[in-house]
Amino acid sequence: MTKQRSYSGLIARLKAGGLRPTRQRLALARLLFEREDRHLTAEQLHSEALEADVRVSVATVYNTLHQFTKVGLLREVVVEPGRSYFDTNVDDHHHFYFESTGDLQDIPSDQLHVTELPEPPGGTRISRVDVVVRVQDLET
Amino acid sequence: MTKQRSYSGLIARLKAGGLRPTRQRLALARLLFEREDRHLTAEQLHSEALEADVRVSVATVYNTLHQFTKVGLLREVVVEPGRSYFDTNVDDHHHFYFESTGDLQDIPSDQLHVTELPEPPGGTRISRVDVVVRVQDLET
DNA sequence: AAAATAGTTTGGAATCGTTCTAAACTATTG
DNA sequence: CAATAGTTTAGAACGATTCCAAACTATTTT
Repeated sequence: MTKQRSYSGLIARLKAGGLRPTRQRLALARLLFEREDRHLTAEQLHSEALEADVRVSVATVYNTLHQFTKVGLLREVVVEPGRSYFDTNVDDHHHFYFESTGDLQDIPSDQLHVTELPEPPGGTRISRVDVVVRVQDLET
Repeated sequence: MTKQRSYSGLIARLKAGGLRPTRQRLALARLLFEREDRHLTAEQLHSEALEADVRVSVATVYNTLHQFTKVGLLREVVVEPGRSYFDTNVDDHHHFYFESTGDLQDIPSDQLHVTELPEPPGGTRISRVDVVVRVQDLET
């Protein structure tokens, strides 16, 4: 299971990204990676940290989320004006976005395909293709 | 062409949406629809309005953009944390997003297809499928 | 293992885009 | 043309995020 390669594994993952394994980063990493994949905002992670008696500042939460994203431990998902979600699943996949609740749900890459991708404009290369399937409640 | 069915056409389009053709709305509508399709932020539209000697408040620009979106004259595109783009092209299509500049470019719907869409989760229906092809500058 | 250093964290202020508010204004209706 | 219902406005307020300079801590050097 994904649970107990944790501590030492996390330290290694941070170091691999050139990030010192500080108390705060480790604690946040555990909250992020020692459970199922999730999509959460900085605000949410900060609350979880506080609840878990991990004392971190908001600034650090933001710093950490961005650093983790930069080294490929997280993926930033933008679907809503105003706030960013960070996805602990960095594999190739897409999302359902629930307009009524603001929640996200993964769509594994084998369940949706983008075909006939056009050539990227001159001088550029594709860095990622994001598909967001927006769903709304079925009005009865 | 798309140019001179303007004035009276715009008034009709506003009325069709239940919006009174006020000085501000008409002026903004002209800036938005009397040229090629474009993607712009509230901030940008506000500047353009001021440059064109159209006196409108930021609040009105926001109100108008949202009202136009609600009645289907515009489409909101979210690709960047922090700000929203409004797209004057409301036909089915997707986007290239230039990470270096923040610009958007349309991908006509016949140039990209999403296949094998999974069923929407129970109790929901798909309201839209957005594909964003993020491109970055080709480092040499 | 103490000192030097380089990277990290912090609270709080600052900023950004956006929304709210209540008063002034304007298009439409009768 | 008055009544009414919808619209605009400046400015305050807001929420998410970033910035700041000082305090702190992990790592490296000696």
